[in-house]
Amino acid sequence: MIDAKPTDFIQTEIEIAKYAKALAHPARIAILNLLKARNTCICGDIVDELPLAQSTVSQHLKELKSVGLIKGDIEGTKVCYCIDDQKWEQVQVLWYDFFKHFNLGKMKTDVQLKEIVKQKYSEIALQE
Amino acid sequence: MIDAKPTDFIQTEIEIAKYAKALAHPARIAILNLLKARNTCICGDIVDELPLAQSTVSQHLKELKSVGLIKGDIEGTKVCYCIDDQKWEQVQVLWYDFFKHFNLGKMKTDVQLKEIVKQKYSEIALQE
DNA sequence: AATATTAATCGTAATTTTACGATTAATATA
DNA sequence: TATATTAATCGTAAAATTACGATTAATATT
Repeated sequence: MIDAKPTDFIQTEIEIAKYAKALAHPARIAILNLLKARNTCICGDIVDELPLAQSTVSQHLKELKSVGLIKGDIEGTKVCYCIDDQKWEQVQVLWYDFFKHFNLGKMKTDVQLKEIVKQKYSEIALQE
Repeated sequence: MIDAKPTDFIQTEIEIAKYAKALAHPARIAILNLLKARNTCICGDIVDELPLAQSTVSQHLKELKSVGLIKGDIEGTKVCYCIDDQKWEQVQVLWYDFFKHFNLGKMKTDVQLKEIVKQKYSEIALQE
């Protein structure tokens, strides 16, 4: 037998899909954008900004929290939500690696890449 | 009344969520990785590599195609799938913008960025 | 022409997601 | 202490997702 059909997906694929799923609803994208813009929000603030009921927003927050993208600090009767920067960085790296696969050396030729780096370099050199 | 609750999500949020949803299953991530590795695959090749039945793989391919991430060229009784590079580039930009929001100037200091660019620059310079 | 190959589609079942209102639990405030 | 505020949870309904085997349609092959 030559290369049997696999019985499972590989771990990285599962991981990437997990975070994609967490982001697969406009409400959850909106929540993350809101948390970025305001740095921190109580649940009620978010409810005010989304076209959804409080209980529904709470569910979306729960989903984002369950994959670790956001944190919720209890303060009295309120819960203060914010992005978990460390986790976010981690996810970002995961995505970049996934994207990287694709258009490095394809969408950008070496010459194009060199131009980009040169320009960036001189911008930074100027600041010194 | 001060700032009524919105009745809809904004377009960019909907757009980002749409592509996240397309990527929200390990099978679809695996398909994209496979298409990258092999550049092009017929449906049967993909079926051989995934722990899923043919009809299920077909459904996943349909979903990726419906958002435009992949193309399928009919060749006889076979269908030759590949990534739509233009669309992919477009989606990538969308995601970068979304991520950018977060850790530019936070996760990377200017000094760190400079180092990265410098290193990249010297790599390229060496090749000339 | 008869048969084989390939991949889409159909029918269907099980599960998950999304949404809401109502209720609850916890803490503040009067 | 009684009442208000806040957010999670419960119960539930509707819709979407995921999976499969069987069938179909189209093209190749014999």
